[in-house]
Amino acid sequence: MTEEIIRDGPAPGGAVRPAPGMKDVARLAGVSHQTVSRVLNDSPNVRPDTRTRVMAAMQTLGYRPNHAARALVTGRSQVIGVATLSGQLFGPASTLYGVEDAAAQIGYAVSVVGVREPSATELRTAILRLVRQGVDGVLVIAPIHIAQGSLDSLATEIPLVALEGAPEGAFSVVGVDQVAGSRLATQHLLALGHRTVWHVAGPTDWFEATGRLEGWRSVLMDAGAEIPPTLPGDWSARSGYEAGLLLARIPQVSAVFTANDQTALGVLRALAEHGRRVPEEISVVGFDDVPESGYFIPPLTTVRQDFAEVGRQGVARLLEIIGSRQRDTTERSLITPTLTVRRSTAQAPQLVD
Amino acid sequence: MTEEIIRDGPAPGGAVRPAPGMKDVARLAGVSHQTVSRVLNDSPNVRPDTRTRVMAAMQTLGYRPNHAARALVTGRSQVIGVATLSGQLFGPASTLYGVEDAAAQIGYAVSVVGVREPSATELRTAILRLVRQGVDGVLVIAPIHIAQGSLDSLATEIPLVALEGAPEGAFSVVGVDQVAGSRLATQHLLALGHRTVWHVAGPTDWFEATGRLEGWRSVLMDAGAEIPPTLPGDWSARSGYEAGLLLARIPQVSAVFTANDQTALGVLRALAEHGRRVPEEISVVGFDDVPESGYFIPPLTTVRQDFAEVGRQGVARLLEIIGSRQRDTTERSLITPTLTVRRSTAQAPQLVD
DNA sequence: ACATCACGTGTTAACGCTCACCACCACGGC
DNA sequence: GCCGTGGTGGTGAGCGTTAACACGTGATGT
Repeated sequence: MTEEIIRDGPAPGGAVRPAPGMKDVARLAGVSHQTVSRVLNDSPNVRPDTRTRVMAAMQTLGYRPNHAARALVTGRSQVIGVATLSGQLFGPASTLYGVEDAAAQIGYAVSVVGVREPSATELRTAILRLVRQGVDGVLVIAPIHIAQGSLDSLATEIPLVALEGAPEGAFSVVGVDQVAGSRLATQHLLALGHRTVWHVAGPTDWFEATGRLEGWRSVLMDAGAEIPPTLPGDWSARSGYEAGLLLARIPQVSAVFTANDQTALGVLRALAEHGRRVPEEISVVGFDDVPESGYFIPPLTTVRQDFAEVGRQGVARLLEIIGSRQRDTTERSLITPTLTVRRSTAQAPQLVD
Repeated sequence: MTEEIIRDGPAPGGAVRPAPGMKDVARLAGVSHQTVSRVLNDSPNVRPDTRTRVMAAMQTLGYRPNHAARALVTGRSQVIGVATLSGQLFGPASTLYGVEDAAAQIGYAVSVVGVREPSATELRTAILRLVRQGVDGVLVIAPIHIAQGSLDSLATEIPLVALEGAPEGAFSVVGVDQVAGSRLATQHLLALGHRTVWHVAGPTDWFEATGRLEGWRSVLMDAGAEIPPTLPGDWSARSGYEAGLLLARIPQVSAVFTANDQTALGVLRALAEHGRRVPEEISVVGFDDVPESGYFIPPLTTVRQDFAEVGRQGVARLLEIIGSRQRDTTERSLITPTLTVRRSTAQAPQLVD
C-alpha cells in the first residue's frame, strides 16, 4: 500500500490542480464535509460503512488535512517549541532528540530555535520567536541560571517548562538529579576504599556543574572525608587535561570525579602521559556516559543520564500545562541517574601511611 | 522597551481576555483592518503617520499576528522541515544548527523530525510526517545512499533538498566536497615527504565515507604512490583504536588519514600506547574539526567543513524551489572544505631504505 | 399509541487573515 | 472645468476546518 503524497503537483493536462479539501472528499463519498471531519477526528457517531466510504474517498483523492485551517479554528497549533543551546554539548543535543521522539509519539511537531550563547537576552529572543510562530508551549534547554529572572515573566504568558538544570523559577522543571548522580559517583569511589575524592568541576554558571559539585561535597562531608580543593573546568577535554596535569603530580590523589566525560577524557590522558596508571593507581569517574566513554582507555566508569526520559516527561508536563490553563506551576521532577561501572575505577591502592 | 507577550492570560478581572486581532488594532488606530494588514506586510501605500499610529496601537494592545490564519490564506506556512539522523554524530547536529540559523535569518521556522536509523522506510516516514505538518519544503540530513530510490518520488511532490552526502537523485543536493577534502588531507601528507598514506575508512554505506576514500585513493594514484589496504571503521573512536593497534605494528606506516576525528582519536591513542610518537614517527590527519580536536594529543591536523554554510545554501536552494514551482531540479552545490594544520603532522622521518 | 431519546447526518457560522477590487481625494494637463 | 492618475484607504469574499445546533429516523418506554 503506497501512501502517496499528492499536493498540488502538475496535473497530467499541465494545469495545476489544487489540493483536495474536505469538500472534495465529501462530494466523492456522498456525504457532507462535516462527516468527513468527523471521520478525521474519529468521532464515535459515524456509521462504519460511511466511515469506510469516506476513508476510501480520502485515499483516492490523496486528501491531506490542512494544518493551518485546523489550527485557526481550534486555536492550537499542535506544535511545541524548543529553545536549545546550539552547541556540540552532549546534553542539550540528546535532550532535543528525546523531546522530538516524545512529541512525535503524541502527534506534536517540534519547532527548534537555537540559542547561540547562554545569555538572558538571547534566550528571551529565542522564546519570543517561538511564540510568534504560534507554538502551543515552549521547552527550554539551557542553563537558565543566567536568564532566570527574565524567564519568569514569560512563563506566566505561555506554557513553559525548563529541561535540565534550572534552579527555582516561576515554571516547571524536568531534569536529571545532578546531586544524586554525583553522590552516586562519589560514594562508589569511597566504597572502593579511597580516602577522599578529587573533583574537576564544570563551569560555575551552569546549574549542572554546581549540582554535581554539591553532591560530591556532601558525600565527602557525610563520610567525614577530607575535602580537597576543586579544580576548575569548563566541560572541555582541554580543561580536564590541564587539571590532570596537576593531579598527576599530587601523590595522595587516588580518586577523581570529573564534571563530565570529556573532562574525564582529558584527565585520563594527562595521567597516562605522566605514567599514573588508571585504575591501578588512580580511579576516575565521569558524568554523561557519552557513546565513546566505553572506549576510553580504560573504559570509563560514569554516570548515565536518561535524556530520553527527560524529553518524555518534559513534553508530558508541558502538555498538562497547555491543557489546564494553569500557568504558574513550579513543579520540579527529577530523574535519578544511574552509575555505569566500567574499568576506570578500582579498589584503592594500599598506601602505607 | 519591554516587548511583552500577551496571549490570553487571565485578565485582572479574572475573565479570560481573548487575544487581540486585527480588528481590535484597527479600531484603536481608527483605521480598517486592511490597513493594519498593510502595515504588517509593509506595503508602500500607507502614509507614515498612519503607519506609526497603527504600530502604536499594536504595541499597546500587545497584538501578535495569527500565524495559522495567515498560513491558511496564503497557502504557505513559513516553516521548513528537517529530517535528520538523530544521533550524536557531529555532522548532522552541526548542520541542523546551521539550517536553523539560516532559516531564522529569513523569517522561517524549522520543524525537526528525527530519523532513528538510516533506512529507507524510516526516512520516508519522517518526511511524510513533515509533509503532514504542512511544511513548505523539506531538508534531508541523512546518508541517502540507502533511501535514494524512495526519495525520488517524494521530491517531485514537495520541495526537497538533500544536505550532506547525497549521490545522484531527482533532487538538489548541497554538501561539502568530500573528495576535495580528502585530497587536501592526503596531499598535505604527501607534501611532507611521506611515501604513502594509510587510510582508516568510515562505514561503507555512507556517502561521506566513500567520498573520502575516493579522494584519498585518487591522490595516491596521481602521485604514483603505493596504495595500502584500507582499514575498516565506523566513525567511532573504538574502530580507530582497533585500526591503530594494527597500524602501530607496521613499521613502514608513517602517515595515516582517518575518516573522521573520532577515529583519529582512537588511532592516536593506540599509537601512543605502542610508543609510536605522533608526529615524529607517524603523522595523523582527521576529518571534521570537532571542537576537541585542537586539544587532542597532539592537536590534530584535520579537514574543516563549514556546516553553517551548508545550512545556509541548503535553505537558500530550498527557498528557490519553493518559489518557482519547479520541482525537478537536480543541482548539486559543493562547498570546498579547508585543511586545518595542527601538530599531528610533520615531515616524514628519514628512513634508510 | 405517543412522547422521548440516541443516533447519524446536514447546515450554518465562525476562526483571523489576505487578496481583489472599489472609492475617495488631491493633483495636474488638456 | 473636466478627466485622468496615483497615492491612500475601505469593503467583501473566501481560505479549510471545527463547533453548535437542527433535523430526521428508528428504537424505547409507558
